[in-house]
Amino acid sequence: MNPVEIEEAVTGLAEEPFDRAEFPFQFLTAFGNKKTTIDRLRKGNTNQSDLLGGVLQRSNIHIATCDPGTAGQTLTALRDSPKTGANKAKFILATDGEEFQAEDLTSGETVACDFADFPNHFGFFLPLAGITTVQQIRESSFDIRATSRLNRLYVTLLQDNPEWASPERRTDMNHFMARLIFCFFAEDTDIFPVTSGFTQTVERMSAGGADNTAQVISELFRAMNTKHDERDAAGIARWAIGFPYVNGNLFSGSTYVPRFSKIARSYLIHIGNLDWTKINPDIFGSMIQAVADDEERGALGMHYTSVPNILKVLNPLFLDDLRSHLEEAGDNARKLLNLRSRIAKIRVFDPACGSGNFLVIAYKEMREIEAEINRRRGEPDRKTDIPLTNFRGIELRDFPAEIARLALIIAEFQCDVLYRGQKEALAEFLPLDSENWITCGNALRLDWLSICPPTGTGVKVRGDDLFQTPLDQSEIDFENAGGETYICGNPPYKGTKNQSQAEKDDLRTAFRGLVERTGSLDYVAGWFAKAAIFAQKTPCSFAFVATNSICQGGQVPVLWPALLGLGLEISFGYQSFKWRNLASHNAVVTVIIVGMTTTAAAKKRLFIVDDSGSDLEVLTETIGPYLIPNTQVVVSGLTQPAFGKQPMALGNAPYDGGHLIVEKDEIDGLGLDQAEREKLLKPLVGSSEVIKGKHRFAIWIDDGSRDAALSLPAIQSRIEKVRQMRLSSSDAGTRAMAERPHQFREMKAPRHSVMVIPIRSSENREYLPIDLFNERWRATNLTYAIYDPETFNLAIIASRLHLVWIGAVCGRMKTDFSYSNKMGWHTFPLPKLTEQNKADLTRCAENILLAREAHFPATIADLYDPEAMPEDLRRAHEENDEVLERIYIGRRFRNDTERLEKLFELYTKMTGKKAAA
DNA sequence: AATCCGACAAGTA
DNA sequence: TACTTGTCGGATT
Repeated sequence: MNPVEIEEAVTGLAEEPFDRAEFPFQFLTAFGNKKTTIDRLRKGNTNQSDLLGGVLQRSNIHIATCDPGTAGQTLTALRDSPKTGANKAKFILATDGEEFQAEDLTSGETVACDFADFPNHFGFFLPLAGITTVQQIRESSFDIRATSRLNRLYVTLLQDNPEWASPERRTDMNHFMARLIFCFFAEDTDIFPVTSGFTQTVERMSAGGADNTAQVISELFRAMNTKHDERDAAGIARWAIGFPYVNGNLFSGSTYVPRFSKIARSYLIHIGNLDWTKINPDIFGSMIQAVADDEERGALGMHYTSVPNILKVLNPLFLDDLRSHLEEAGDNARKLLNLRSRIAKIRVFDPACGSGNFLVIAYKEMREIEAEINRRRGEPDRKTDIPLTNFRGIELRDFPAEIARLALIIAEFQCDVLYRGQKEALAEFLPLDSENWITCGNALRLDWLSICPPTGTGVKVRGDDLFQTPLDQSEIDFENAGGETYICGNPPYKGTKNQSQAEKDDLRTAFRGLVERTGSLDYVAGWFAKAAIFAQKTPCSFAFVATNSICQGGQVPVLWPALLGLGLEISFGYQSFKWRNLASHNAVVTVIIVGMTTTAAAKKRLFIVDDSGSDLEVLTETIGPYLIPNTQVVVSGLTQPAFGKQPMALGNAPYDGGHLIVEKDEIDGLGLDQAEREKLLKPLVGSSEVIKGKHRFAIWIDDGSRDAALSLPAIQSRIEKVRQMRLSSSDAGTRAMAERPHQFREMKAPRHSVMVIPIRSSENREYLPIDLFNERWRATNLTYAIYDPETFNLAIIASRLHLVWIGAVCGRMKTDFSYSNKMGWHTFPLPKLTEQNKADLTRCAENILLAREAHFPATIADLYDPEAMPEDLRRAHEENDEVLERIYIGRRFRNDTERLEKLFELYTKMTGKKAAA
């Protein structure tokens, strides 16, 4: 269950009459327990409670219902019950149907309220539903409740007004919802005069069962779009006269209001009765945006970006700098004044703004700094100098774009209340500015210069024909002549195969004149291109959250030389960390943050997030595209090995639908005699064979033995299946292979031995898994292979040095290693080896193999488990590293940073490459 | 959660 | 342009 569903269930429970015996089970059901779990608790099998009327779910909660007036003492009894501790209950809860008391035993927090109000605290209990990771959700109970109810209203309205569900009318629907949300907020914050509550007016005027809710709302909207001195002429109804003139585009445009059924009307009133002063515009926005998205609705209330993560972008981008200037200014009035006028000219631009949370948080943080300035200058009531119009965004989807604008308006009001007081906030709030700073459109197609024009020039600059399709300039000028521009955001990530044709075209367009071959780039790279090109016209800094794949492997040589070639520098970066947004089926993406600028400071800031979530900061001269300190080199893949190494090739790809591969227990079923087995079946090694010691066989038919093999029925039928499978492929290359269905795509075989390394392996192991096989073995495309290798190669691949290199230049989604011959092996910097070096390394390699053998039949997975690596094997590796590292620098390296620096230095020198930029 | 495996893009001839 | 090879990341278990 998602938080919104839980909220609905809990609210439903509080509205029902209190049933003393049933309540504990109803409560647990509301938090997503399955019926079988409840049944077992009810029967007493798993109910560990020692209290009368008590229900104790192990590792979760101890609940007791009680006689009226005894909730307090029952809670004490629950706390004192030995069973509570013995069964590791996280919560205790006592209620008599009037009073509701609970305690979080982990944190000691308590809840005590009227029974009817306990749904207000449902966030307190979310750990019961397994939702513990995200602190913010607990702190935003209001936002979830509001989202839940608005969702119900939205869905009901679409049912009542099916024609509004069409794409053309969705805009009207979304605009209507934004207006409603504004009204709810306005009536609770006294933006609407106390005498004219919105909800109350709708309720009163549409009472009596007449179906006129839509007309009432429509008339109220009309009033809010009509200036006071024009209202008589417009014939605004008397009961709507008391509403203020709001407009600011919010109440203009299409004025349609959907039909309201009785149910929809009651939902509306229900929503209006929430306390909307509690809204968090940053969190609420990202939650509510799922309402208008049919695909995302299942993840309602789960999709949002946490504030700490947003600050990872905004702080190093510019907020830290503002704060340090504030500190430096102290109480110096002139310095404070300068800082204030600087802040007033800063513009923040999020070209993938969603519901505006980056903009809202940037705004709130800047207001906080400004408020401190005003406090120190003795002007606490001063009107803000930060114009909302300096916060601009682009958003593709209509509803979030609508919400983003609303969220900024609400944030401005809340900041005014917080820093200046309710009265001052109200005095200047209405009417809203009519300017629209959120553009709804495709950020990779729009000309950013028109949405965020260059500063300080006073001249309108057209997009450069080379890079951009010229568009009309925005009519709204920024109030920031000479000010700074910061671009930020969390644009969408999409790997090549996830992109639609239109998105591929977007990328090509965004990179026009910069990169020709954009086929391998992630969609998010387009935002870097647009920002970098934008920076050619006006000095700026930008920082985006992005999938870590743009800073790893094959995308690096495509993307980064182009960006760095435009005179930009990486001013700060966050190395890979996990970004949980709880949306998209609980996917956890691994992301990086890269900040670039035209005018970099001397020291660059590199952040490393460790498992505990705290960020380690390293100051360094330069940060390169791999987000490694002091390394600007970009490693391009090589088809042929450099540094005199033997080539490494991809294993044989079956493209067989499973029919050319024979499991051990299938061999007998083939009905082959011993000679045929010898001739046609070869042991096959893929990644699980290397790592886990699995045994499989390949049907391996050289052209010479084709006819003989086809005469065997079992083989013949398998080959026919391969042919069918290949023919039905959507890929031309695969279909072509149907011509020779008896073979793998490649038919590479060793003459005397083959060294095999799996493509993918867990990051946990301290050494890369690599093994040696005799001439009978065939490697699959889940591995890379060196055919007929000299043994010392094993010593190199199994070294710490090599692992560190692979981790830096290869890598992929998640944080696991991904081996690559072109990127990782062919490029690996190796000093020229003497015969003595080779002999020493060969001995090391043999010692590693012997140490493994000593533990037969333990697999590589067993042997290299970092917790349980045998001592002799570890020693063999230590010795190997010792010997190899002496060849590089005459001693052991001190740490991985030193290893990488040396490797990149050798790479740079030996390839004759210059550091980029 | 780890491995499997085909599609697709880029490289090569 | 046709053929070859390596990488991506969803599907699968």
